Amino acid sequence: MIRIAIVDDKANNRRVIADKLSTNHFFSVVFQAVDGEDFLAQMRSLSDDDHPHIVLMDLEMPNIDGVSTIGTASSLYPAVKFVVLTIFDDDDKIFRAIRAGACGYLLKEESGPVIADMLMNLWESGAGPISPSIAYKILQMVQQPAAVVNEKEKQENIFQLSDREKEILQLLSQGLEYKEIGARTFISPNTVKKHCISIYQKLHVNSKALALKIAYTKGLI
Amino acid sequence: MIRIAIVDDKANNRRVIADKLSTNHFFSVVFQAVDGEDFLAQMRSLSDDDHPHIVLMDLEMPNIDGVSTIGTASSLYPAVKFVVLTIFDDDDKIFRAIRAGACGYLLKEESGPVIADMLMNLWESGAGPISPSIAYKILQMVQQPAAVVNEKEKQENIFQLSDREKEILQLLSQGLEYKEIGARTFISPNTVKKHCISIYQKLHVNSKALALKIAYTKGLI
DNA sequence: TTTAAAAATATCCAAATGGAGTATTATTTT
DNA sequence: AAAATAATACTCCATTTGGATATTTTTAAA
Repeated sequence: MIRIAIVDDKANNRRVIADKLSTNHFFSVVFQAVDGEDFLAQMRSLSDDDHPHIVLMDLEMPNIDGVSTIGTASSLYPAVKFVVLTIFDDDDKIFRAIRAGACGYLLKEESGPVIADMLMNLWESGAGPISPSIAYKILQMVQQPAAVVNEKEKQENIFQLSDREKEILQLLSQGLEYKEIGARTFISPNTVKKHCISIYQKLHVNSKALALKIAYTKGLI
Repeated sequence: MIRIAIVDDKANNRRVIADKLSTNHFFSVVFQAVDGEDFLAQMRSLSDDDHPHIVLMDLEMPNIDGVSTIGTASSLYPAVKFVVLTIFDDDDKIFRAIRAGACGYLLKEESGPVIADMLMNLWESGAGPISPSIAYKILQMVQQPAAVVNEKEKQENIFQLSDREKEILQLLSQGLEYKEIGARTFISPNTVKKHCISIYQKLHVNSKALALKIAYTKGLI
């Protein structure tokens, strides 16, 4: 039985997706979430054994958007497969979602059987499900280094960290304490601490260890 | 009528491909070539009007291989679409072919109708045909390769950490606190702390952040 | 130019961390 | 059998951290 979680702010969308999957009795929708914050909270409350195998995630959501959620969750829960399921197919969203850790990118226009089939394939062979038109766009990203390089710079901002916050995160990773970072950046330790807490909020974590985990696994430092 | 050219050194392969396309009467195989050199020669001998719209190209060929041929031909004949049609799906070949100018990458195992359908789609909408498993590999190329780098050093226990210490370090990287680690490993938080300090001593550091830095960069976790 | 956002500063508090000991019990190794 | 190593557990203590506010100053945008 393949455990699925659905994350979408529209109740109707969630129902439609669940219905599409219900035709195949190998799928079990273990939980649904209305946004990234809700999703991360539910994941935290579940033990590893109860985590979904595959998460279908919309991108446009309140509180925490899909890209940011995937960025955090794919670091925190590396065993879970994150598949974008959205109506958007613009290059920037695709690129950011993939860099954030999505293993697949499906368009909602795909038929139920096609989606079910692709998810089965993801489960069986590990091949990420990708809508054909998305696959071509990804190919173009690889083909046009210039365009990719431009996107690459944006990638650093999956989490929308400010320059100062990136600097602090970098110094944090060096094992420096607040006061040491303050001395190096010529700001008060109190300010350093404030920056750290802002960073944690943007990464959706609550400790230095988890922030560093995400920083390392997402290449932020 | 969509003009197709087939480039493959095996006569039997060429015939099989031509047969697969023959079911659809919109396709017309205008010429075949046994290798890159042959293909380029035939292209030179033809006027633009007689050039194929789509070229199906094998990669492993004598004289001039497929990647190199695509590189040259896609520059000389920018209007022509080059689609790799091969049995190989290793990352390097895919990457090189795309960078050379291939707009699609199909595996020979695809069925005739699927190939025909994808080529029709290329003709109609310009979307490059990509086999699903290839699409996933391309996606991975775009994704962060962070984890892949330090694989070999992973086995070596250069810091002489005990099994328990490695376990604790692993849990530390998950952002768990002493008491949480203690709960999971069924030992006292005090003992966890003792292990942590031992780990720090073996890694020659004095903080969680630095221990994690070493753990991540040396592939300990 | 007014507004809004980011950056910098600070204080209070509870909890977590790291350091340095001490000590008991298994398990290996010699 | 003796010695070394690993794992376990505890205490005391100073420091650090995360969280919640709050104020001021730059900086950037509407």
